[in-house]
Amino acid sequence: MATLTGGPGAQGVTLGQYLASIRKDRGMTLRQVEEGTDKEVSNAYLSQIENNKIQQPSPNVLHALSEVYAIDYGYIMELAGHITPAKARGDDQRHGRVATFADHNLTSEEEVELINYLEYLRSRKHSSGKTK
Amino acid sequence: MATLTGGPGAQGVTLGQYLASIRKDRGMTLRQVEEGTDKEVSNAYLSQIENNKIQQPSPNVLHALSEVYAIDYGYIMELAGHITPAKARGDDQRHGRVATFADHNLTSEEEVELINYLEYLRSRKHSSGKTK
DNA sequence: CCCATTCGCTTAGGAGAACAAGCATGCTTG
DNA sequence: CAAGCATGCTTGTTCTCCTAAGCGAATGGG
Repeated sequence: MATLTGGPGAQGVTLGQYLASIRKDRGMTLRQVEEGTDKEVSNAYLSQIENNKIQQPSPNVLHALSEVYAIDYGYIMELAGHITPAKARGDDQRHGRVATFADHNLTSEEEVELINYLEYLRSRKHSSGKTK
Repeated sequence: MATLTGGPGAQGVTLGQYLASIRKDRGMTLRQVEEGTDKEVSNAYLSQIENNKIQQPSPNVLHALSEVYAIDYGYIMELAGHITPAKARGDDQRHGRVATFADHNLTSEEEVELINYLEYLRSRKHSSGKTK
């Protein structure tokens, strides 16, 4: 758990490497993951992803995998190159809005995903489409 | 503003119709939108989308458009068929977590997008992968 | 030993997104 | 009218995801 899940600073690890190691860590086979995602990700396709044959799996697929493995969605989005490596920033104009989500009665799971998505949003904003 | 932005209940409007009407409402040309998205969406491609030649523009593209037009991301994701038409539900186990996002100092824009994304998450959960 | 199953993996192919280039029309000016 | 430009749209092509089908190797039972 040290090296791989450590930090986003590790520039060397690929999406395939990461996902493969996670799957082995969870003790799952390709076909078990396929079942776990409710057929959203086929075993064959997962194999391609793990061996870096697929350059950018769709957010859909990554989302399904992140839920099966219970890993950070934003992180693998980053590994997949969908977003640029979120650097911590601090000079935007924010506002102190807090109570909004009181109405939403968040599940803990939803809470986690929202936080991940916020990370995703912010990295998008700050990199401003230089990806192409 | 009545018919189109009215409610998600309107089943007849297509993604193309909606986006086209919004663009005209904003008084923008195809190429202006192309510029506005920082070339993320070409004018030719936008034309195809507006004429329903493209069935499912990627979340990337939809996100870019939602920002240029300042419209609801979750709504056009829904129109595009990426998510199922979020029906209000109420028997999940939630918890009263509220304060989490106090640390995040949300921008109003971020707040809006998070809410949209929450909608997206919940519709995904409740439809449980019958999309395929 | 043979059969069945399961594993990871490869390959071929369909499908559809996305773009670049170009066309057709209409509107302004000279 | 002709030249020029902007706008919306069509066409041809490229690229890549993703699936279906299947292969060789490993394992286990009869």
